[in-house]
Amino acid sequence: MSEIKNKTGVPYYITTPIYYPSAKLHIGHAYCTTIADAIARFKRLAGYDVFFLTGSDEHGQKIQKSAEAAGVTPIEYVDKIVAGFRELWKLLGISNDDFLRTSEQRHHKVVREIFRRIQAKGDIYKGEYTGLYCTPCESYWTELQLDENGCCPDCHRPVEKVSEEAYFFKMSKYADAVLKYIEDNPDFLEPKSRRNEMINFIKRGLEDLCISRTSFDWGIPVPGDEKHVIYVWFDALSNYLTSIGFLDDPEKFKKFWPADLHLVGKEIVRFHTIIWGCILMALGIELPKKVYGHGWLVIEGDKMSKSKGNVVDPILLIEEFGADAIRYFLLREITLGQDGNFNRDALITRINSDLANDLGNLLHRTLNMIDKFQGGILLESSGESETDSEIKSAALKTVEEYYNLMESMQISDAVKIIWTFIGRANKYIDETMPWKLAKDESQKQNLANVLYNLAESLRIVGILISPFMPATARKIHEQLKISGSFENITIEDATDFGKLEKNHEVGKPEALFPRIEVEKPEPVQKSEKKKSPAKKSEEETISIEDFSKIHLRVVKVLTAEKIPETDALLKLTVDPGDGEIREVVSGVARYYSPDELVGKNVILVMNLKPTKIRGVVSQGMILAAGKGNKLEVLTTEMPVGAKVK
RNA sequence: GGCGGCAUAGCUCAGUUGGCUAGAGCAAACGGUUCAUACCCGUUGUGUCCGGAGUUCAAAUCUCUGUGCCGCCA
Repeated sequence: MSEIKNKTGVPYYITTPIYYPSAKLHIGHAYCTTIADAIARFKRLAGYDVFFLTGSDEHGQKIQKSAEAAGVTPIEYVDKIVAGFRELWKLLGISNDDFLRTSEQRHHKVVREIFRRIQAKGDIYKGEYTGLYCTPCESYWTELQLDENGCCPDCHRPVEKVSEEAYFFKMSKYADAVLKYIEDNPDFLEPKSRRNEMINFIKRGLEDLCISRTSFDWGIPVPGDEKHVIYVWFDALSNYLTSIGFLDDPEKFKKFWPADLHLVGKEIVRFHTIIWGCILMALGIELPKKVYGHGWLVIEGDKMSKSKGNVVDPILLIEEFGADAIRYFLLREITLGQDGNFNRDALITRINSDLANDLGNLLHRTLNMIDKFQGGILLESSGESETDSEIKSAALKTVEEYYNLMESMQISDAVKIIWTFIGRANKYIDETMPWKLAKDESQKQNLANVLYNLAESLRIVGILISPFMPATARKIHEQLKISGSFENITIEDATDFGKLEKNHEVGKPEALFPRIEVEKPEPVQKSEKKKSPAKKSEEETISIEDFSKIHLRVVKVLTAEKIPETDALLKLTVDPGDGEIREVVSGVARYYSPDELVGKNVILVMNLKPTKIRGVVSQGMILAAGKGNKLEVLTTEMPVGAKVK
């Protein structure tokens, strides 16, 4: 087990990808940047001299077209969107040291210089790019990517073979070297699964890379041949060099390069290892120490995409739940390197149980007891019971394990271990029962010890969560009224139990996270008139996204029977066509006899939260139209399994 | 089509090199407690560890095979 060492002054350079400003950022971008931020903040806490870079990749045909369509210049177009990026990072509490835009002059200089150097070395040549081009989509496709009819996989229109003059980078020359590098440096590319993919990819041989275009001009011109624009690879990847002074600040560059970590999405691992690796080799510059390909967020089991309308806007989430809650969810719930589920229910569950109940309430009850039993004064502790020493050693062990997990990028495990300790602290209260101690004058010192240990535990928890939830960590610091500035805290402050000032007044408890009240599922079916929503609901509109949350499907009623001792309820079994026969309770018994429904194809709300009615778990709800004293179940001739939308 | 991965409790997932009655969180049920944001603490799982075959004293873990899902193949 590695010790917690002082890393003062050790440089640490971490980057996110630079995002493309053709649309607003979604929760997936926020996920990546949050991880990077958590790592950057942890490294600072551990004493490293951190440089954390993010930015925007602004050139290209797509932007140029969008700008034209909007009737503005490309730079005007991206200025606006990039302002939105910065706003999001500010709201999320991202602590980047620089924000690099590829449209900046400092970057143009670097890209052109890189091009010149590699060209001078003879690794760039002019040739002809030939590909299968879809004119409406303005995209090249490979044979393999085409649809079953040999057409564009996006718009399914025919593609044509097109050639244009272009510059090429002799990537093939570096294939062996890059392969050897990846094989010799197991830490360079993680997770392992991606590493294997890349090794396989290279083994099949690398083609030279087309690095210029003539079909648009929003980009960096090729030096000496201005009708060509440098294409994305040289333009975007080199941002990692620009920001740390590749050309204009050699000292800074020497300090921070090679980068310690390029954190990227799994879809761009190839560019960041193979292409970027070859470019750097051609330049004679060291490769980054690590490229980590994180997984994607899937929404209710579905990939996020515009066409599915399930894109999650992080700004709305932050406004609703707060940045720290979102950060916590992303870091805790999703294992780095794997795809993770993002859904509202899980988010709310996490907020309520982990943040409000476990952590928030622990701070609240602790401060409340200090206030109630000791007039808000944190008295000095003296002597210790077995339970006391247990919680102390638990705290110190947690710090050590946390440190090791963070250093090995096991972020969600690091978060979990903090919560194990929070659970221990809550249990400690039950074991020691301070409210009983408070009634017994002779237990005064023991009470003081317990409350001190709790406050101290919370101080340490505050330090450990600061990379994940900086605003919350600060609140804890403030509510405990810890002396000294929050900014100057280091991990070493967490390695001593007993640093909290004695005999000082703590603050009044204020809830860190309000509980989010969730509506209980309606126990009875639609037909059983609801009393609640008044006229207001008729005026409310919902978006198509809201509607798409409801999964409706055609199902066949297999059996139906009356539920004893009820007038309205039938128990149905239905077949949704996915092999999972479901039981559903429906309040239609006044209008239908069981036999009338059997064999009918009806419409079921598939993703209604299951609820127990009269001892039967109802997994969904069938749709019916009702007015006055009439009611009709909606039936259809469509086959079982058909989606209703 | 080629290569690779995954399939564990109602849900989301842990399970190191095969080895003690297969775990955690959430949900559910019951009990305790009252300092607290109706919170916290404790107890409770008849889980074909995807199906089948095999290796072994022993397999969720290794081999083969079937099924389903996923990733990479510019």
